[in-house]
Amino acid sequence: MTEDIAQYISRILPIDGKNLNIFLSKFTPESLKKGDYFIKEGQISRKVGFIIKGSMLCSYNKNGEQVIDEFSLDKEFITDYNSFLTNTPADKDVICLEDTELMVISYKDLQELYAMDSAFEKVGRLIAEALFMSWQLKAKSLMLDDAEERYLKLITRRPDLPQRVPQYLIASYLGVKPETLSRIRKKLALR
Amino acid sequence: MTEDIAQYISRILPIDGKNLNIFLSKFTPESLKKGDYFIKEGQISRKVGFIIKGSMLCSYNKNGEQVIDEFSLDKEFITDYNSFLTNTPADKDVICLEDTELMVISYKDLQELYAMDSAFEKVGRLIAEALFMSWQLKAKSLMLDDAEERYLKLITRRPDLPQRVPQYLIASYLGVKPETLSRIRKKLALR
DNA sequence: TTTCTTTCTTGACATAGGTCAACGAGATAG
DNA sequence: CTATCTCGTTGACCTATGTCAAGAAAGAAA
Repeated sequence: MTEDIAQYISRILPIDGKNLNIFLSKFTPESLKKGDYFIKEGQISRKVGFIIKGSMLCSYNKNGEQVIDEFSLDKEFITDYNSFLTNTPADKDVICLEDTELMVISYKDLQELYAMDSAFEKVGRLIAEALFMSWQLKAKSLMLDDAEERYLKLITRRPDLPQRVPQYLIASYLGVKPETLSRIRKKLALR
Repeated sequence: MTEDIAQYISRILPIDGKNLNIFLSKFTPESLKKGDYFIKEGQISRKVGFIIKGSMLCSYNKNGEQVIDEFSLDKEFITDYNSFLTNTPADKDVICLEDTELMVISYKDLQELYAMDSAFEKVGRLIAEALFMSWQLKAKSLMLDDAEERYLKLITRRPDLPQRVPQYLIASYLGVKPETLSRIRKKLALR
């Protein structure tokens, strides 16, 4: 279990033997059930999760309507990083779509690591840079792509998503109504 | 001139006396005319600019149509940070809207600073975190706000923008046609 | 000034997507 | 097995925005 994380972390971040062990020792396991909240809008997010197995969604609340911001599946980090960084209330919910096993590190522990060794500071920078790039890409897609293109990109990026989440949530992610996604899919199937 | 930057930088970033001087010594002045490119799509961006005076726009090319991503005015940093970080071709143009004076730091110099002192590494992390948050906010607005709300937010955030850039560029930023922005403004004026 | 060019506004119409309602297929409960 | 519920699909209609075209306004050039 922890071995999985170690392999994955060392592959995506420049942390080696000793520091990797220190890093991993700060994570504690957590188990959540389908429908449980990992983060609730209005509460301050003081932790970052790494999903071992399971899935979650991030969503905004727009006058009572749930607007999906992102899906997070196995082997992905998850938090409201904005709330986490600024110690301000989260502006979104993070909810389990399936029963989910994850490893969690606290804000306090992460800041202590930053102060402990500049190698961790660098890790923090690389994480922030990666997040920046993924959000930049998301904004670009929202600006340039229509719902059909965004649908095709989503199922390319996450081919197993349609098997794991209902279609109306995917429609919400795409910014269209379920009826519209149904019509997009029909149109694509005819080709 | 350099005094301006020093004041501004020390206010927004945790760099003090000696490090601040080292940091500023890496910047070189650059002058651009209205219409000049600071970054051209397809070329690798190896520099970050800080606008002393003037304005620029970042835009994507969508089948020949210019789609405005952001306006950058005085006292703001400007680059294709994605291209800069990953050493890959820029996916957008950065063009001067007015004659512009700026200070520029190269990729090489910035990386050398990161390696020189963990204080700079921390600055790099804080910059990346700030960029992440601003892009996250942008994506959120694209998901939740309609063109009218985005227009109101834009002119609140940059009250002088309508005096400095033509309306059809603002429409492009909002993701609507100039005719639609004209109608939005008419509707708002009637209230 | 006068002319020329660019930008903005307005109207008529077309189109994509939203809304509402009905239905059908699967899943779940009794 | 039947009843119920949720989800996805489909059709009819409506609304917001795009498209096209004309003209007005504002700036730039002569």
